[in-house]
Amino acid sequence: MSPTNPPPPDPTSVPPAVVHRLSLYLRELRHQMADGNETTSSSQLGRRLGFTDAQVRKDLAHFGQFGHPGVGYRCDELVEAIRKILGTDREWRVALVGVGNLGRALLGYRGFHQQGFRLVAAFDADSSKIGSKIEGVEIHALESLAEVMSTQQIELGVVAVPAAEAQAVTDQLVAAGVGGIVNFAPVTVTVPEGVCKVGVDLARELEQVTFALANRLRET
Amino acid sequence: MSPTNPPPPDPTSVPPAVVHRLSLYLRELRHQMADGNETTSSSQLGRRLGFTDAQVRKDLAHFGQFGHPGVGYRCDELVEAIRKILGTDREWRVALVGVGNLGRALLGYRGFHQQGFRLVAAFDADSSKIGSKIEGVEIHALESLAEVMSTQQIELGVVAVPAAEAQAVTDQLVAAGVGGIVNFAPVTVTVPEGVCKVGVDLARELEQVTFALANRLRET
DNA sequence: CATTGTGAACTTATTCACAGCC
DNA sequence: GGCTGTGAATAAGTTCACAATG
Repeated sequence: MSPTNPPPPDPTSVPPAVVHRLSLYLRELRHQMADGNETTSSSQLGRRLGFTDAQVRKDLAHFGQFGHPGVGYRCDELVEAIRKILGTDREWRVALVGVGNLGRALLGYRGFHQQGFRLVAAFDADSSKIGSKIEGVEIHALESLAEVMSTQQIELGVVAVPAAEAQAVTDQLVAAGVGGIVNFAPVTVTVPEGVCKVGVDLARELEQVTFALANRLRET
Repeated sequence: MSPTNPPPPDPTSVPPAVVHRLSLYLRELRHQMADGNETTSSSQLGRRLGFTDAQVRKDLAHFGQFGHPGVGYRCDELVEAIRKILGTDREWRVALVGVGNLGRALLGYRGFHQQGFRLVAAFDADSSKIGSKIEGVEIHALESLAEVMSTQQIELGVVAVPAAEAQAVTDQLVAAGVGGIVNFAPVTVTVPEGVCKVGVDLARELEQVTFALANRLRET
């Protein structure tokens, strides 16, 4: 309620789905701010994103009290609160492994930078690429991964190599002390306890759509 | 049980999470086949993917009976069954809108083709790109979207344009009769009932990781 | 008086546990 | 003996509904 919000009532054991929605709220709040709105409400957010108002409020309730009864939420306040919750109230230094088609696209993706993610190093097995720069980011040899990760103080890794190499690359990143990994290879990699992992498989996303179509459903 | 499985006991109202896991099972089954396995089991699949064996069986039970008690699942049989369920037992003709960094990466992504998705046309607003081919796919003007979609019999659309244009492009795709859309723009677009939509936001995926890290959790 | 925050009711999803089968 | 399929039990997540509030 006050400018600096009360501490989270429940630090851990937040359902993953809540975290997903949280970053959706964040994105939507920014759009609403860009549209000139100073405040919003749980029902407005919910309507826009396809949730109920109660769900929006319950999700936020996991982390504290951010609203003003009778008024709603101040967009800038809630943006800051969610950024803090998601850990994006600071910069994160990120390494990319695999400078193929997808890797190059990720190097050029401005959305990362806007959310505070800094791609500060890239790695590839192809020696012809090593030493060159793409989008201002230097491509290093895979062999120097541990060293560069350490000197560059990199905390997150993005894996964009073929499926066959994904586990080995993941192991290297973990050994180099990375805290979390986003894996774009179409394979399930395993990481030790304590390392966070998210997988993105582009073909799988399309399959969600074809399932709905093949079974004549509507989805959101 | 028989080579041609019994019809699904429950056609509709399958939880979205089940469909997500289904395509994970499919991917894992293919890896196991590539490793030379003829059969697998719910516990093996579950262990590999981080689910319980009961969950694997329950998920499949939504659609019929595919296993052999005492034996497990024949990989090739189950792959075919899941492909049929997901609707990927045939080719799907797909259009890409937005040939920027990400769009070009998607055009070059071989995983789509492997799963039966054919990117047969691309569209962009930049007139300097129009008429050229990337990865063998011709780039058309946005204005000819409806016409090309129709003559090329395209059923799915992939949106890879900036956030500001995503809704307009989505509306055009819907108007052109597309059945489903995968949206890579960092904005929530709305589609009418009956059109299926999936959103992928690369920065959001990283936020799932930073949340876990900022709160010192381990995730899978 | 519109809107939040929240306990209680409800709904959905997951796990357990075991009968039946190979 | 090992494994599936499934009803029953448990857990998790969502919605309801309303007192509290600026």
